Amino acid sequence: MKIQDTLSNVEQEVDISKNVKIYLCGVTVYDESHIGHARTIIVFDVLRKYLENKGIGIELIQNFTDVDDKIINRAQIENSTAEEISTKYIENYFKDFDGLNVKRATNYPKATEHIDDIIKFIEKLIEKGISYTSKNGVYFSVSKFPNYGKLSKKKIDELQSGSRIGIDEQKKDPLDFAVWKFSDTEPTWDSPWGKGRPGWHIECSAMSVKYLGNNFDIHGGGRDLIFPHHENEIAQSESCTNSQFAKIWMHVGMVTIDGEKMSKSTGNVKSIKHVLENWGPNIIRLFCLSGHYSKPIDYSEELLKENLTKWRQVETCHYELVHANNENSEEITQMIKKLGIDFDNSLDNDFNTHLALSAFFQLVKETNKLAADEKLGKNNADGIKKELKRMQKILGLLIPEITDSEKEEIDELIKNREEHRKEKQFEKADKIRDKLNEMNIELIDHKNRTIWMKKERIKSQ
RNA sequence: GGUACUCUGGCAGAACGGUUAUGCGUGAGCCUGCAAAGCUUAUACAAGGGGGUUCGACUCCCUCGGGUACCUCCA
Repeated sequence: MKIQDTLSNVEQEVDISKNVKIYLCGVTVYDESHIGHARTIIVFDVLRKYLENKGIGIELIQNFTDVDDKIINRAQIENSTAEEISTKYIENYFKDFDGLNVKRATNYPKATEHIDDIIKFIEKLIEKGISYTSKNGVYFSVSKFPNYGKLSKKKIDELQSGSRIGIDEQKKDPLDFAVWKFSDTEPTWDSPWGKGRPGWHIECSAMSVKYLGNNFDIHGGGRDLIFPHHENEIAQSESCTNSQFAKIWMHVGMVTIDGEKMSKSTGNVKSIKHVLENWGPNIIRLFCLSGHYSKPIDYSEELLKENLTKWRQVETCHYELVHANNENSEEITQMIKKLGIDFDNSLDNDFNTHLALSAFFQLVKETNKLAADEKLGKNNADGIKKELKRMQKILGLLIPEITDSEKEEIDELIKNREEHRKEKQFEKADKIRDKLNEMNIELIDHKNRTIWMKKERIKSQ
């Protein structure tokens, strides 16, 4: 599998000979997560599920930034504590992402639970003369890291001239960034240099190295983190460990609204909660995977609606397979195999989920076509089902479950309807159909039998 | 201003030098008691503009232009 690496700007082979170690920058927990977070995390969710499907072990570490000025500000506004705020939004996070059918990461380390590791990390940097203490905190000396700017392709001198940062006179260089900030406002921790809290970038360096080692496979996050966050992480980590940090940097494009980046400051945020309520997890996942991960995607009702149409086809396919009982038609194993390979190849080639979805939908369409032609036999169906399920599992698409008692009730109603139809009492028959519709059960009349499917309830429809 | 990415049909979106995918939408027809689902078929002589390189370019190079992101916290 090859992934386009932001640092080297070429596709790099992912080493799958042993466990693949991935560090994903998670969220700062001071507010609700939005659809932009969802995209990044869904992309990595599918990545790990794909590798797992190949039988490859995954270690996925995703942090929670739970100490930050924004959290503290929020706590002040809400007359609460930083801890309460972060706890609340971590709970919120899991609610959202469980709802999106995202598999839990191996571990979700929190900055506040790794203060010791962070302090040790900073100590090493100071020992090496790369960090220094000043009046307001401990800073990382950018000039001591010769390759600074290699990820974001920025030149140090250009950065300096364009620097608009409020300059702390105590800093040796305006580009230097804080690894430890002195402070008396809670939350604070004691450190060898004074009371305070860690800077933003240091936690990811400390925690990724702790959990995944000096040199791990993939480091991911949104494109907007390239600078300064990931640039600084590289500087800190490589200075500290003297070895290459992540092998591959994989960055996910932004979700835009009307072509503009979604962000708190613009106020055009779509919360996951909101979108989930209206569209459900499957459609959101299809939407998030509909373009190449590295490019931006524009959020719009039309696109979600398009994915709803597609989702209905998947549901139809699912139930056609469940109810298949025609004569088995000619060899379709070749087709299944080919599409399975297409699917995998697409993902192997810089994780092209769009092409993988094409293969998936082709299988769906072929199946629906066979079914409509009364050519879908049980053996056929079993073969397709197996492959389709595999793809669905990787993509994280879930067909809602249905209980046995529901099934019985449906079968009974369909039987009644059939009798009415035979006697040409169509009004009565249609009433039953309406009733089933209300239960979100849709009927598909084949030539000599009727099958049913349970449709996911989509509020926006 | 710098850097990166991007510019393909009504919309979405691929192919990374050599049959103009694919999906949605739309039109027509078929199937059906009616629906739904499904099927068939039709839908750009496209590639931001202009130059090259090449037997041949959406794909490589140059140039001009548009867009977005980052350069401050941000997935």
